[in-house]
Amino acid sequence: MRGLKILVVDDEARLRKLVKDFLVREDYEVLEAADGQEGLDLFYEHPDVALVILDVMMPKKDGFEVLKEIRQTSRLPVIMLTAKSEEEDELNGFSLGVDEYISKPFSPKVLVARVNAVLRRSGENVSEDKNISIAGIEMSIDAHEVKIDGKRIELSVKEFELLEYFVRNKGMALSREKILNSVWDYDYFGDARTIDTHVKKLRSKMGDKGSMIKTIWGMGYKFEVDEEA
Amino acid sequence: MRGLKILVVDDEARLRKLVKDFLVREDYEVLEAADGQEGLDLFYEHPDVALVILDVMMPKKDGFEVLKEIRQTSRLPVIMLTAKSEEEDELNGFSLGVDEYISKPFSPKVLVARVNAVLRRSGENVSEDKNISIAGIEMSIDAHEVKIDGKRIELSVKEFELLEYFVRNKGMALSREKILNSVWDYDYFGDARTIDTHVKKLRSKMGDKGSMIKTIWGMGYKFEVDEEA
DNA sequence: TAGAATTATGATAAAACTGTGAAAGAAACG
DNA sequence: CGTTTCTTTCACAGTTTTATCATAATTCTA
Repeated sequence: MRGLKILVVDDEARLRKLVKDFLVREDYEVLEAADGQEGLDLFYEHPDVALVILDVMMPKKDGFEVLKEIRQTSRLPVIMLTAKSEEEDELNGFSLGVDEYISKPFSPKVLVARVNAVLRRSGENVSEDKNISIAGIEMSIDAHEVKIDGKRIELSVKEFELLEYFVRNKGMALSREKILNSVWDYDYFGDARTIDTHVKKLRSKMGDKGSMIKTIWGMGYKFEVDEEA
Repeated sequence: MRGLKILVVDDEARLRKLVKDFLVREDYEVLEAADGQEGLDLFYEHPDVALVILDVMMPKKDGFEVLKEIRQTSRLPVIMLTAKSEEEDELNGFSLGVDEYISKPFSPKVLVARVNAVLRRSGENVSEDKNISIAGIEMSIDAHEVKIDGKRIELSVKEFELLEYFVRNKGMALSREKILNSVWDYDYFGDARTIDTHVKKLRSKMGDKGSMIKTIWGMGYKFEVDEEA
C-alpha cells in the first residue's frame, strides 16, 4: 500500500512529527514544511507528491492561500486540518477544492483512514478491509458490529476501536503506550491504565474468546490466535 | 551527521594532521593516537568514539592487532589505511571486520566520502532486524516471542532484552558494565551481579542452547555460536 | 595445591505490575 | 436539564518479575 509521498504543512513541529509518525508507520514517505511558503516550495520541488496535508492556521501563508495557489496548476488531493473553532471554514474550503477535513484533535485511525480514502478516490491506493473475520470473531466496521461465534455482542465505541486495533495487529506485542497512541486521540494524556479497564470489559464481553487477548507482563497486551496443531 | 568523534591512529604525525584537517573541516571531532597501544588506550577511554581510522603499519601494535582487540568487545566501524604494497592484506582484513580500506595516497574527497559512507551505513543499521534467527534460536521482536528449535519459550521482559542483546552481539565479549549500560535503564545503579541471576534463568530456560551463553572469567559473558564444521 | 577471586545457585526480600470492583467524571441523549 | 451510558480514575489485593544476599562451586594465581 505505499511508498507514496505526502507533504505535511504545519507550523507546529509537534503536530507535524505526530502526523509524520502515523503516516510513516503506514509506509508513506513524508515531507515536512513549517509554513505555507515552505510548503509551496516543496510542492514545486517535488512533482511526485501524492497528497498534501495542510493546516489552516499558519504564519506567512495560511492553508487556504496555499491551497489556492496549488489549485492554479494542480488537482492534487488536499486534506486540511482545522481546529474545532475553525469548522465554519469548511464550507468555504470545499468550494476551493479541499478533498477532506480533519478536525483537531484527531486519532491516528481517523488520519490514516482519511488519507487512504482520499488516495483511493484519487486513483492510486488501498483499502483497509471493512470486514474482518478471524478465529470466530467477525467485525463489520461500517455496521459497527461484532459477532463472536455468530452471536452479536454489544461494544462501546472505545471497546470496538480497541478490539479492531488488536485484531488488525494480531500477533504483535502492543505496549500501552503504543495502544494509546493509536487508539486514543493524540491529546489524551491520562492514565495508561485505562486500557486495562477496557481490556477487562472486552475480555468479559468476548466470553471464551476473551483469552485471545494475552497479557504480556511488564509490557502490554497481545491479541493472539492460537495455532498449536 | 556531525560532531561525531573519530579516532585516528597513525604513527606519522604529518598524515595524522592531514586526516584531522579534512575531518575537522567536515565538523567531526578528532582524537589522535601515535601508535597502536595509544590508540587502544583512547578507545577504552572514549566509549563514544563513532569511528576508528587505523593505519596498518605502525610500531608497537600494528593496525590488525588493534582491530582484533577492538573486535573482542565492539562492532565499532573501522577504516584502515594501507600503502599500495599492503593491498594484499585487504582480503584478510575484511574477515576481521574492517569496514573500509583507503589506500595511500588518498585524496581528501575519498577520505571524507568513505567516512561519511561508513557512518551512514552504521547509522542505518539502527533499523535493526525485527526477526532474528540463529543456530536454532528465533526471536520475533514485534511479537515478543522466542522459539528454541521451533518450540516457544516464555521469557520475562528483562530476559528477553538480555537475550536479544546477546544475540545481536554474538561473538563479542560483553562486560557486565557494558551489558548494564545497554540493557538496563541508565538510572539503574544497582549491583551488576544481578546480571548473573538473569543469565542463570536464561540458560535454564534455553535448555541445551543455554550453553551458548559462555562465561568469560573475570570479564563477563559472551554469546557464541559454535561452528565446529 | 592452597588461597584468593570470581561465578553459579537457591532462597528470600523488594519492587513493579496487573486484575478487579467501585465510584467519580464526561459525554451523549432524550 | 436530568438521565443514562461511556470513559477514566482510584485503591487494593494478588501476581510476577527483579534485585539482593548468603553460600557453594569453580577458576585462577602463585
